[in-house]
Amino acid sequence: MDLKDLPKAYDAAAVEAGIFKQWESSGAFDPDGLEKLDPRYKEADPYCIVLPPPNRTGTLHLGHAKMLAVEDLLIRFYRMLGRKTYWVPGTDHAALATQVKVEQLLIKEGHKDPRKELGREKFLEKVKEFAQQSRDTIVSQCKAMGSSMDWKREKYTLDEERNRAVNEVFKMMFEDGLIERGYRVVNWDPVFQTTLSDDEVEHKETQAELVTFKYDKDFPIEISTTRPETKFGDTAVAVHPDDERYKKFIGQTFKANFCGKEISVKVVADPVVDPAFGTGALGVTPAHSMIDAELAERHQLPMVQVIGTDGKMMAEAGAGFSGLTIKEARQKIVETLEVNGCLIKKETVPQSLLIAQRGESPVEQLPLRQWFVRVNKPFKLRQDTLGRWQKGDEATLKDLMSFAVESKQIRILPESFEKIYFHWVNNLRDWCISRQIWFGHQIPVWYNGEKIEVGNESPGEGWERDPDTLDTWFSSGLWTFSTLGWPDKKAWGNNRGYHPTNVLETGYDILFFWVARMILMSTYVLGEIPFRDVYLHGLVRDEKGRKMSKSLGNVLDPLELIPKYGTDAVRLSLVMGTAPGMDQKLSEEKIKDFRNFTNKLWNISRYIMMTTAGVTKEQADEQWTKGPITLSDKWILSRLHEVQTNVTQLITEYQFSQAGELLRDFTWGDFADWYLEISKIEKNKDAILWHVLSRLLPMWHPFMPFVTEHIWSLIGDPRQLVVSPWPSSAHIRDEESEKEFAVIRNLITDIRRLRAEQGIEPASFVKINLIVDKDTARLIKENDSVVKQLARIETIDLVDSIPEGWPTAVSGKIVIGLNVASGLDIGKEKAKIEKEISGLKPYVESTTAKLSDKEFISKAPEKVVQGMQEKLDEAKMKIEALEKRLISLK
RNA sequence: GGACGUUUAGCUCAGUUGGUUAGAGCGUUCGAUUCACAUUCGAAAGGUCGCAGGUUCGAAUCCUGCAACGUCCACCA
Repeated sequence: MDLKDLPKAYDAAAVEAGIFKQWESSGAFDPDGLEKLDPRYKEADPYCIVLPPPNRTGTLHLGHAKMLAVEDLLIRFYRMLGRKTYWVPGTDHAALATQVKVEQLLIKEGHKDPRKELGREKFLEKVKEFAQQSRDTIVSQCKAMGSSMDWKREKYTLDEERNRAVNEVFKMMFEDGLIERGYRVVNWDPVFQTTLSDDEVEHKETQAELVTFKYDKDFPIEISTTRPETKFGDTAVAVHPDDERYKKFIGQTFKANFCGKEISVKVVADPVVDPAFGTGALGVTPAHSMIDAELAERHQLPMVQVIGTDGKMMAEAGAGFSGLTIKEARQKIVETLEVNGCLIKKETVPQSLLIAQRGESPVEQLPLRQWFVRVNKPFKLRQDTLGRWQKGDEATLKDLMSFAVESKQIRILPESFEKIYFHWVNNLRDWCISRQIWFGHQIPVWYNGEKIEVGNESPGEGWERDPDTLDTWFSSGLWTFSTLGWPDKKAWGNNRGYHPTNVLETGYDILFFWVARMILMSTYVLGEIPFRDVYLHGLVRDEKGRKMSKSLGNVLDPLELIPKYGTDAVRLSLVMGTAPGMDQKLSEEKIKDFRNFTNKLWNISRYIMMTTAGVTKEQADEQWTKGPITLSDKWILSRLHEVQTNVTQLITEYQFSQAGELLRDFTWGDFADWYLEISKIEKNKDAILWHVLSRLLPMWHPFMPFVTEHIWSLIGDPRQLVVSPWPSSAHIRDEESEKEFAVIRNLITDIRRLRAEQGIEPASFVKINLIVDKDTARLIKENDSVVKQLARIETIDLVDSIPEGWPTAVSGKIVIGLNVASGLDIGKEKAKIEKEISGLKPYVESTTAKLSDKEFISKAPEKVVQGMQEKLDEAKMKIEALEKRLISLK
């Protein structure tokens, strides 16, 4: 292509698809394919990230886009650094969420009760069909984002191999007594007809009617409740042990007739009861409240269920109420109490109602026979674990989860989330893993009368499989190692080096659901952590800070933004201007700004290609060895060195936004606005222009892969940028040149400002007088043409004091400078000038280089010196300690 | 009720262990324009870093208290 034909603006839409195809077919995304592209990957250390598998419930949103942008940045960075990178792609069947979604769709299509009408098999087919479509969309979206993962290695939480892992782990846990069947109070969703784990229910603020009453006229204690309909199931009244009002009743059992039903109520004392709330006495309903169930366990109270799974009153509620809905029963009870004279008062109180996470329907708590993972039960470890326990030692799952993070084997970033994690782990209750839905891993348990067998295959005639499926997080918990082949010995053996994975990058909103469960599963099954770092990114919100949701209509769709602004711009807008773990507001405006930047980079490159046409990169590198000539050369190379060092460090520390800002400031501020402009004045800069550009492009690649790869191909490097080495610095920092260049740069800026202030014609060249010291004078002379061209100056007179008769000698346009570093008395000189030249304000030179630390100390009072000395000593000790640790690690 | 987070320019946000004159982008104002890029260039204005105390030679940064907003957890019988 003729370089003159390069389009003026970068056209992302025209090149992205082709570039992606080329990457993919070259094998750059395949950890084994890398070796063919470059032998340096043969003996390379692995670097592995498993993709948090997107739910097959629809399409990807900007939160996913952010996840992909950050993970791809890491993967591309480490790939260029020479690590054998493996980004494991896959999707999640998201059991309940997907089934609910499909059910809603089917209802829209006219089905009244899709599950009943279609039956298990046909219904599941519908779900699978939907999940497949969703998967296809997700894959194409990931590709559009430029994500460098190898879809030939795609995994699915519900495929054959993952099913093997699930069954294997279930069996292990069953044998270790960690998975048990139990009749316990669980969260029940009457609409979706399934149990829910504690993490799948939410609280919603509502108003409720608090009713104060007595069970019957003769009952000695008044109680309050917002759930009168559950009171048929009361088996106790709990009071605080020190409550004088009720002390005399403690231990007694009363018979009562509650709205026609005989109940037996024991008065128990328990410190959880708040004597100040209501009447200070609490009606205990063990079957319909987890708190009451725990209370009942302590006091060995019987459990009476009165609400069924259909959300209606059961026979236990008595003849007049059986079959009524909760609402109907509640009203009727209050009426009955009133008629019987047992109602004391009614008041409205705020209440948080338990609702399902994926719906608006209230969740009931009722006792059911379900499968649970016991998190507090000690078991014998199957292998040495986390370097703390040996095979055969006893521990609980909770112990493992705590220790993995406590011991810093897993680092959670930002650190503040560690506290939240510990709090969650400490308060964790047994995990109900069985769901009464069809879409998911069916529980590998077979029943034959009282006999139970665990396995995927039927043990024989007369055995029936548990119809329930597993909580989706059970299979996602295995994700880090089930995707690497476990439990298949050969596949797992081949991938062993990738586990523990290096980083788990995800939104903080699934810290508990997923991250914690992966830690549980990995430490239990393998005795090792699933990942070293957990990097939590914030949520993407709209420009007003609201969550993006379809009902609000504020959803920005990545697939609409990409054709409009280019993938690189979308990615930058998700990575820049954000801090780890902090929510981010995103507007289209911001994406547009980054589109402008991709275009800037394009035009910088285009300019270099056009003006230095004919120079190959090799020639440039050869020329380069002759070394820099001018101050601006020394300066840009020193700056490049700084940027290279800092960007590399910042990315390894997950400070992507800062790394990007540094790069942008250098690219736009230093390189384009100054060095490129100077190159038009001082010639013979081709070599250095190429040199800087050929290092800028690789550094930008992880942030904006498409435009950089495109330019890279145009500048004639036969190797793809995606597998090119991360640039290492060939220079050292040259502080002296940086300081000197700053003097020139500030001088030019100051002159520009003064010109504007004095209303000087922008195009005109002027004569100026400068009062400067010797060093500055030398610098100005050495960079004469640069200063003159960029500041539009015809002649500069350098003087060390104000000449006699001046400025009348020079008519018209005058600029005056005072240099602090010259040692002149600023105040005196300023006054002098103001007196002599009326109407012109002298400016105080700002070109004086900032004091170095040494100079600062020498000028500072003694105490400051002391303080800084102490700090220096501290730093030295830290360095020593680090060195010691390094040696011991070696 | 418990915990955590946020509060910095008109807006969106950076600010790593306390350190020289607190930064960026957008927006605003003024100016430029065939010469890589109007998706551009130059310049300016704009901040008592939420409030009140404290520690320190020195605080946006550390400590205490308060306020507003937000998030999570628990619970309201």
